[in-house]
Amino acid sequence: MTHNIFALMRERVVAALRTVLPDLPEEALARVEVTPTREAAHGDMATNAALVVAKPARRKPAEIAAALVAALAGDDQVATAEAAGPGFVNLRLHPAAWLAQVPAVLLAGEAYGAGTAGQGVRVNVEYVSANPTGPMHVGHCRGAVVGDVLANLMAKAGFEVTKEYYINDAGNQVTALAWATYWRYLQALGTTLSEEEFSGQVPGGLQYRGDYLVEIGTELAALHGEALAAPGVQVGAPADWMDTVRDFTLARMMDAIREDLDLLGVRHDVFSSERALAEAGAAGVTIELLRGAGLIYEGVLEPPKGKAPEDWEPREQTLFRATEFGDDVDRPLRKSDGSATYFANDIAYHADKMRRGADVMIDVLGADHGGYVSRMTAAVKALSAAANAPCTLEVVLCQMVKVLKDGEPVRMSKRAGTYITLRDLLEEVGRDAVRFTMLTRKSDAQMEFDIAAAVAQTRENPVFYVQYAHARCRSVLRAAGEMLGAAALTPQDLAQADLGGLTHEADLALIRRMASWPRVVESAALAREPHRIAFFLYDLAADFHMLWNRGRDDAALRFLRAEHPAETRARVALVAAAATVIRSGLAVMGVTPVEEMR
RNA sequence: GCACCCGUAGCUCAAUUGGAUAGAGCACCAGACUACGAAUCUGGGGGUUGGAGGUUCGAGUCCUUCCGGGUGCGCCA
Repeated sequence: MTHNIFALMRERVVAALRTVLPDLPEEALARVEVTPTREAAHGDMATNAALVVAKPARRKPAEIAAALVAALAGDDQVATAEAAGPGFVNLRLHPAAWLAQVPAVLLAGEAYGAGTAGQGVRVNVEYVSANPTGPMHVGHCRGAVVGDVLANLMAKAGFEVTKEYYINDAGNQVTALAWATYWRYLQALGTTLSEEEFSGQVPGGLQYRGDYLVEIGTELAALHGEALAAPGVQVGAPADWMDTVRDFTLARMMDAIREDLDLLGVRHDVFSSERALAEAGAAGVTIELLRGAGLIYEGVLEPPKGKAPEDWEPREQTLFRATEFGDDVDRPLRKSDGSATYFANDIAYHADKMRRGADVMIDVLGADHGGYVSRMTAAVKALSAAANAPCTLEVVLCQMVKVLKDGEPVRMSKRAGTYITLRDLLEEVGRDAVRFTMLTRKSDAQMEFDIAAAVAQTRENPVFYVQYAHARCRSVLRAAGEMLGAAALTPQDLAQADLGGLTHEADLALIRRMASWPRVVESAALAREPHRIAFFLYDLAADFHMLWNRGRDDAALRFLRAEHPAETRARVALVAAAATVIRSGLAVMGVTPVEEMR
C-alpha cells in the first residue's frame, strides 16, 4: 500500500495524456514526471508531460499543454490546471486532497512512506568491512552509517535487502597482527626481550604497536601459560603458535568491532570471512570460471607512466582482462608465489554474493578505495557474463571525515596514537548525533565533523532541531490527552476528525511536506542517497516549528483550545501525523525519537 | 604523467537526477516571550554556481578543455 500522492497524480496525468495523444510510444510516457513545485505561484505540483512528449508527438509543447489542461480539468482531485512557461502544466489540488493525507498517515503509522519502487529486487549492501587489525575509528564511521541507512532506506522503498560485512581476515596483515599479539603475550609472561630485539625476529618487523593488543596477549598467557613460547620466554617457531594466536586475536578483534557497531546501532545480517573463502579455494574456482570465458591470460603489464619506476621489473603474471569491461589496465590475480591476490579473493567474494542471490550489489567504500571501483565493476560485469547470472555492482564512495574539536582539526595519526576511536566519539557525542550528523552531507563530498556543533542544542544542529520538533509534538499530545482523554488520541479515532478547519497556509505547508515523504523515500532510494532523509526531516521540523509559532501570533492556530473541541481534535490529528512522519524518518536513520528534551 | 571524486552567498552545505526567478543554517541588521516548551519564530540585505566553449525548448546538473582541492596508480588489504 503506497500513499504517494505524486505517483497517483502522475498516473492521472499519463491517463489524460493518452486521451489527448493516443499514439504515444511507451518510452515517451516513461519520461513524464509530476514533481512538487518550488514556487507557490506554480501551484502544488507540476508536470513536464507536454515538454517530454513534444518531439515524438511532433506537436508544439504549448498545444499539448493546453489540451492536457482541458483533459485534467475534470479530475476530482484537481482544483486548477494551467499551462505555464515553456510547456509545464501546473496543478493545484483541492484542499481536501491534501487533508486526506493526514488520516492516511495516522492509519499507516510509522510504515507511512514505505513503497514498492524496489519491486522486491534483491540488494546486497556491503559496508564497514574494516580490517580486524585494530579498533574502529571515525574513518569507518561514515561508511557504517551511510551503508546502514541506505540499506534501511532501500528496504522501505520495497527492495529486499541484505546487510553484509566482509571480514578481511586473510593475508599478510593478519599475520602481522598475530605477531603483534604474540609480542604482548611474551610481555605478559615477563620476557627479557626488548621490543626492538623482538621486532628484529619478525619478518617485516613489528607492526601494530597499539596497546589494544595488551589485553589479548594477557588472555593468551592466562590460557596457554608458556606453551606457545620457546624456553626462557623466547620467540618460538611460528608453526607452533601462529594458528592459535591468529585465530584468537581475530576472534577478539571481531568481538570488539561488533560491540562498537552495536553501540552505533549498526547490525549486519551476514558476516563473510575472506579466509573461509580463501581456504575453500574460491579464488581458484572463480579464476577458472573466468578462464573458461577467455578472460584470463599470462602476460606482462606496462609500467605506470610518470611514476618513478625504480624497482620496476617486467614480470609475467596471471591477468584478468579488465580492459574489456571498461577498466584502464588488466589486473593481476595471482602473486608470484601462486597465491591469490586480494583482488582475486574479492572477485570470488562477489561471485559468492551473486550465488547466494543478489540482483544488485552495493559496496560502500572509503574514498581511498576509489581506484578500486573500475576494476571491481569490471569484474562483476565479467562474472555476470561468464556465469550468465545478471547482477550489477554499484559503489557508494564516502569521502574523508575531518574531525574538528574546539574549532581545530584533530590530526589523525596511528603512529602518534592521536586518532579518535569510534567509541570515543560515541561517548562524547552520542549515537543519535553521530548518525544524524554523518548524513548531513552527500557521501561523496568531504565532510567536517565538528564535535561541538554535533552536541549543540540549537537550530543549527539538525539532530537537535528534529528531535525537538518531535518532543514538542509529544508535549502537545500529552496535554491533549489530559484535555480529551487518551481514548480520543488513538490513530483510528484521530483519523475520523473533521479537518475542514485546517485552512491556514502553514497547516497546508506542513501537510504537503508530510505528503512528500513517500516520494522522498523512493527517490532517495533509487539515487542511493541516504542524506536526503536528513534534509527532509530538517525541512519537516522547520514547517512544524513555524506552525507552532504561528499559534503565538494567532490564537486560532493554537493546537489546543479547550472551548473549541472540534478544531482541537483536527489540530491534534495534524500534530500526531507530523510526529508519525518524523518517527518514520528517524527510524530509517536509526535515530531515537525522543519524548522530551528536558 | 594517468584515472576517479569535489568546486554553489563571507562560512558550512542543499537543489526533487536536465526543469521555471539556485535555496537553508551560521554570521550581519531589524523584530516577537502574562503563551500548547522562545533550546523557537518573523522580516531584511547577500550569487557571472571556479573560468571558457558546446549539446537543447531548458544546464549548478550532461560533453570538451583549462584552474584549484582530495584520493589512488603491478605480487598491501
